[in-house]
Amino acid sequence: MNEATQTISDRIQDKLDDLTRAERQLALSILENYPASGLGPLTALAKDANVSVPTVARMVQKLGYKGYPDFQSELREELRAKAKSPIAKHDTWAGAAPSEHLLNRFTTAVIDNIRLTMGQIDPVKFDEACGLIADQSHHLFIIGGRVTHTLAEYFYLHMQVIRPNLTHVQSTSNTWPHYLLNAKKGDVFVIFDVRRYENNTLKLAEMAHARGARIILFTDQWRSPVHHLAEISLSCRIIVPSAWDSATTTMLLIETMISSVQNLNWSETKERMETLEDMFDQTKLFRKFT
Amino acid sequence: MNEATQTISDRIQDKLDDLTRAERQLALSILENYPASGLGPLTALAKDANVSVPTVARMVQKLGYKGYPDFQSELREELRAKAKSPIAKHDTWAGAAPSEHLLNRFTTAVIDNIRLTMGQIDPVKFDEACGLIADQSHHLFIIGGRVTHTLAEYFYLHMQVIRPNLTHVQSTSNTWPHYLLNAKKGDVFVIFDVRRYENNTLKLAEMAHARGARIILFTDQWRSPVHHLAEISLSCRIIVPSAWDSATTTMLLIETMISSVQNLNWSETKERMETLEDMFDQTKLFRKFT
DNA sequence: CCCGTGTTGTGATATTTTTTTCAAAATTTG
DNA sequence: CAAATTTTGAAAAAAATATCACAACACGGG
Repeated sequence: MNEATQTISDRIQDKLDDLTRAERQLALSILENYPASGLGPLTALAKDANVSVPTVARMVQKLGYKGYPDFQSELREELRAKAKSPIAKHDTWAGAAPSEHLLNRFTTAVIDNIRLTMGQIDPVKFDEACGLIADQSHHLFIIGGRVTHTLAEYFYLHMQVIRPNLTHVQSTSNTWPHYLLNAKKGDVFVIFDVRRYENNTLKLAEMAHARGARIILFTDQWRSPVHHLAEISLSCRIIVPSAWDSATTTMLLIETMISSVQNLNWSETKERMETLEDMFDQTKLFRKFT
Repeated sequence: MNEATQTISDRIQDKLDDLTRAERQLALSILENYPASGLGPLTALAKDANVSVPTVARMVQKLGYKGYPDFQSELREELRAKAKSPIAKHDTWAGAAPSEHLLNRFTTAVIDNIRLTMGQIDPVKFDEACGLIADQSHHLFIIGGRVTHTLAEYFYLHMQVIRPNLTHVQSTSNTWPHYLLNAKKGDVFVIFDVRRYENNTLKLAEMAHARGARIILFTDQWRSPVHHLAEISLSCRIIVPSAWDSATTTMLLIETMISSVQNLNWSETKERMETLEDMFDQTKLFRKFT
């Protein structure tokens, strides 16, 4: 059994369970920008991880090193070895896997999707969309499709905390008329529609549009037909090495939007979030995060 | 022109002519295995290069650093920057927006999350997990939490197409006993649990574990307590400039897993997908993608 | 609710590391 | 070739860094 094959990073992760809270916090901080932070002075590392100086000393001993200097010297040794090996310039995301591994191929594709999607987003339109969604004087409807309803729900889940006056329109088209009956001119519809585009969704969009609603559309690079009716269209690239399309980029955009809308409504959101936390505490559904 | 583009290595080479014999000897020794040797103690470096201790101190000052510690700190900074792959160094993803725009800040954070998450994924464990999930001889249970149930559902949605014999366990704990009654030894549970960790989920995991089920866990960098029971844990970094955590990285991992499992079961999946397409065509729920 | 166990941080102490001083060695120059 | 100049290294002084001992604290079990 050769221990040289195991990097210090691996070693830290293996021992993660044997570490205490503060030590784990430190360990994660080291991994955060590995190996640079571990090569600095102990004091700096401690401050960086928000733990006390002796915690660092104790952890490295738990990891099996004689002391912090010993730990550092091993780190340097590892760096030396890595610099010498010819595969040093290997530029993969999952470093432990070869570049042909699906983990790397998929990640590369997604990063590409993100780059291209962001490259063609109009920030003004984006901010405009956030403004519309943040505006509580109009009702907010959120609609997804067969696959995208999960994204719609994720969006809805967060919007619920940020603002009142919103509805998640479920896919079953029977219930639509009820929803639409309540839709007033100026109300905002957030619609998710990626290929293969759904007739249902288009129908609903048409009806909403006819009633004078404003539509914000999340779609793919080929754009759902709904985009003709939409005031703002956000198209995401969704190509990955798979039989299905990727929702990751769309997810990124959704989360950015959630964060942005939350900022616009911050004073109120804060209260709502605190109330929510209290309620969760009371029901003991969650443990406190330590 | 920014001097930050110049590495310390470059800087040493530029100044090589202004250095004295002993200093040059030292400089070349540093470049010999760069940057590891420069990150050790001054004394070791001096001995390594066969020069005296003060020579080192003098040289780094000639190079323009305040002292040896300053020199080291710059070296570490360089290492830090290098650790981020070239593509991750982008700071304006949405080219049309300034770098302080949320679109850019958020995307940068997510890319960082992806990089750090992938950096610590064990591809062997990942493949193992895919294998377990692809194995149709055991029942597959999928469980999410308050927020993560949307991810669980996304996963379930795709797994439905790939394989039979699976269940999406809804959050309401009333129904659990029924599900668990059917769980046999060797059945596979895919559990999503990110902070703030839910007691419900832990309870279910314990019951499942007690019945001899195998658990695959999607969690965050701090790892849900479920991970003690899990055969395979996949932890994603979820930090973004927002009041909430990001699910984007987890989404990426889920999609990669879907793709991988699908490849393992390809011959069968193909049939199932075609059947599904036919059914959708018949119900005219979707328009054909053109 | 208290106790005991285990964890964490503060401050003092010891060690190592860096800087400075100064004289010897090497190099240059007239 | 010798004097001036520069370079170099040994050793001491100064500064920083790491380790240690102990008290405060938090947590889980009785």
